[in-house]
Amino acid sequence: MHEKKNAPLRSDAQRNRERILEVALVELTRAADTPLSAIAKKAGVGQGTLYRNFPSREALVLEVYRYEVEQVAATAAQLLADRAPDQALREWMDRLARYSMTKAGLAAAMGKATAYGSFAACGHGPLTAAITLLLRANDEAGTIRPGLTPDDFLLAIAGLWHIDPHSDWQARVDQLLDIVMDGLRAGAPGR
Amino acid sequence: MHEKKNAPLRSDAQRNRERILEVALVELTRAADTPLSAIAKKAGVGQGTLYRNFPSREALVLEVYRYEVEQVAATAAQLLADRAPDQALREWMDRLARYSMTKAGLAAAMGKATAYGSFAACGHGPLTAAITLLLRANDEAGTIRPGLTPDDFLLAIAGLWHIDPHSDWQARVDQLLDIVMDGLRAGAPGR
DNA sequence: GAACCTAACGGACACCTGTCCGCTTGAGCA
DNA sequence: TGCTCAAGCGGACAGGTGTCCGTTAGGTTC
Repeated sequence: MHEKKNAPLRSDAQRNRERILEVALVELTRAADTPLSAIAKKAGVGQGTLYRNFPSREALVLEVYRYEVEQVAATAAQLLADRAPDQALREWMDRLARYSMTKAGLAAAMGKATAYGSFAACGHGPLTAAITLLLRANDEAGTIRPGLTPDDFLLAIAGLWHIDPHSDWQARVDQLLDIVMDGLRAGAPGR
Repeated sequence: MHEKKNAPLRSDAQRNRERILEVALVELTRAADTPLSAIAKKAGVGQGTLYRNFPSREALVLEVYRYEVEQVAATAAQLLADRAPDQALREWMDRLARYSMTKAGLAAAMGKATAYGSFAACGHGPLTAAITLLLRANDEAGTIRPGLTPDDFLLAIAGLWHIDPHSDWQARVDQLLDIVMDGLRAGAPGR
C-alpha cells in the first residue's frame, strides 16, 4: 500500500482548482446557497472535477474561507502574548464568532464540519492547533477546568452555528460566549 | 380573511396522516435516512400528501417522536417537585440528551429545528414550556444567572445535536452538560 | 518527438427533496 | 338519493447533490 506522498498536483488540475476557488468566492459571497453545479459551470469545469477537489459543499466553503480562518487561528498566539490566558481565550472566541457571522455560509459550514466526529480528523489543523494552544495556556495558568479537549471546546461553542447571521447576532453571541466561558472556567484549580 | 379554526380534518385525511406516522416510525427507526418518498409509497399515499402534512423531514421526525418528547417535557414538573431546582435542571438535560441520542434521527432533527430562529416559533410548545418552567424555578431559587431565556438555553446545549449518536456519546454528553450547567450557574445571585 | 500510462476530466446519471396542478371524493344539503 | 364543491389526493416535475465511467491529455521515458 504505497502512500501517495502529498500529491504533487498535475498542472491543469492545479489551475482548475484555483479557478473553482476564485469563482466560488465570488458566487458564494453573492449568495451563500448558489448551486454547486452553477459554480462548476462558471468555472468551466465538469461536476466531477468540482466534487473531486471538494467532496461536499462544506469542504468547498471551508476552503474558500481558509485564508480567513487561518488568520483567526493565527491570532491565538498573538492574543496569548498580549493578555491573560482567559482574556485571550474569550477574545479569540469573539473573533471566531465575528468571522463566522460575517462570511456568508461559513457558520453553516462550520456546523456541518464539526458535526458527528472530531473536527481534527477532517484535516483542518490550524483551528484545532489554535484551540489546543489556548486551552493549554489556560490549563497551565489554572484558569479553566483541567482535561478539556478541543472537541469538548467545539461542542461547547456549537451554539454559534445555530445563530442566524442575518439577525441581531451580536447580543446572542455575547450571551452564549459568556455562558460558555464561565462553564469552562468552573472547576479551575486556580493558579 | 377567515381563519380555518383548528381544521377539523376530513376523515380520509386523518387516516392518511396516521398511516404515514405509523410507517414513518417503523422506517425511520430502521434507518434514519430513509427517503421520504419511500415512506410515502409504503404508506400508500402520494408525495404531495406527505408533504402537505409534514412540510419537511424535520417536521415529520419531530412529529413521529412527539409523544416521547412530550414525555420528557412533562418530567420537568415532576423533577422540580422531587429535588433542588439546579439538580432538576441538570437531570432534565440528561434525559433530553438520552432521548435525543437514542431515537434515530431525533438529534439531527432537533438541531435543524433549533437552527436559525427561535424554537418556540416553530409551535413546539411543550419543550419550550418545560424549559421556561425549569429556568424560572432556578431563577427564583437564585441558582442560575438571571435573565436567561429558553433561546439562550437551547443555544447553550446546541452541542448535543452535534454528537454522533452511534459513538460513545455518554462521556461526551456528560462533559458537555457539566460545562453548560456550570456556565448557567455562574453569576447566580445565590438564594 | 513518439509512445505510453495514468491522473484528471466532464457530463450523463441516479437519487432526493419539495412544489404544482388537474383530478377525485368525502360530506353537507335538499 | 342525488348534487355540489372545495378539501384533499397523488404523481409528474423542477432543481439540487453527489457518483460513475469512458475519454482526454499531462508528464515521463527512450
